[in-house]
Amino acid sequence: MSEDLLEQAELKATKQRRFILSVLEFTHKPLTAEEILKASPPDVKVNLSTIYRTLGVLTEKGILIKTINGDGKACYQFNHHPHCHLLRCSVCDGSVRIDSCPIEQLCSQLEEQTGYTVTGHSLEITGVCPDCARRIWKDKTT
Amino acid sequence: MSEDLLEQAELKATKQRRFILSVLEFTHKPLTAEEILKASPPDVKVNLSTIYRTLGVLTEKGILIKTINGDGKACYQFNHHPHCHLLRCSVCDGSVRIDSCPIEQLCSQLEEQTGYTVTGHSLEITGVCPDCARRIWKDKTT
DNA sequence: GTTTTTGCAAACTGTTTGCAGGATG
DNA sequence: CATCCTGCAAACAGTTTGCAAAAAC
Repeated sequence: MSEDLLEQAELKATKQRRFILSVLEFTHKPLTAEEILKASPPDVKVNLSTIYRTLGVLTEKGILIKTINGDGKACYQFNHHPHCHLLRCSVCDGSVRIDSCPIEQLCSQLEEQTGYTVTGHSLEITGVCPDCARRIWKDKTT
Repeated sequence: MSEDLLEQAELKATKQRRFILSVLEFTHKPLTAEEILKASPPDVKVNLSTIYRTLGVLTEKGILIKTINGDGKACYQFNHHPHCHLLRCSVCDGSVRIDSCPIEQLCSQLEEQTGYTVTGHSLEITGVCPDCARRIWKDKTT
């Protein structure tokens, strides 16, 4: 699967690139470069710059899409339709997927109203996850 | 008006702070720190760090809200309800306001589904404005 | 074997912070 | 006049880039 995508993008199928694509495929969530780095097993040596470079070209080629999360960090995911967004916990940095994109339907309406050609969007919702909420509650009362 | 807000936030009404608030009030759009700096008239000396610091405390006090735009830069606006988001041109960096927030209604639904407590969100839509689209078109054909 | 890709270190951008001097109430 | 605020410069995080060594085809 990663081989096909890389061939399609006219890129050589290196171990690092295959790893990056497989993480994105497996986790099936938008990920930051840092998160991809952390996910690397001992037998795959990857440098952060390599991750950024790979994510960059794949985004240019239209294979990935890039969104900016609430901390200003870039997240990448496959350019499948429909794509998704994240609800991210501001305490533990965990996240859950929001499966349907609430913006998509808005776009054609916006194009009509403004004359702009809409090319993309960046959305992340921030909150506190149930676990962290519970822990904070506990800490406060002891 | 800025005096009242600053008093409410228990902050001293300095020239710089009054200027920052007045720009936000006048332009009535989410602005980056850089955009606020550029808007400063010759008679108001403001340093970027002062702008960041002011925007920071006012956000903590709940008077402003902060969103991250598609470039990863922070935008600030008054915490009015309903707040708004931007459709920003990726060529000239101009922007138009999207008046109703398409996320607000989603939040309670998300809280129910995920157990998260939603505390905020970050949204910006990217596109090309009519002027830039026209110019690009012209450049291509000459 | 030629070209592409990687790792490293150094640059870069937006943002934050420590500190001494200056303005505010 | 005590306190809060500012400007400056230096630190910081995330990201990008130049270059020599290494890997892919």
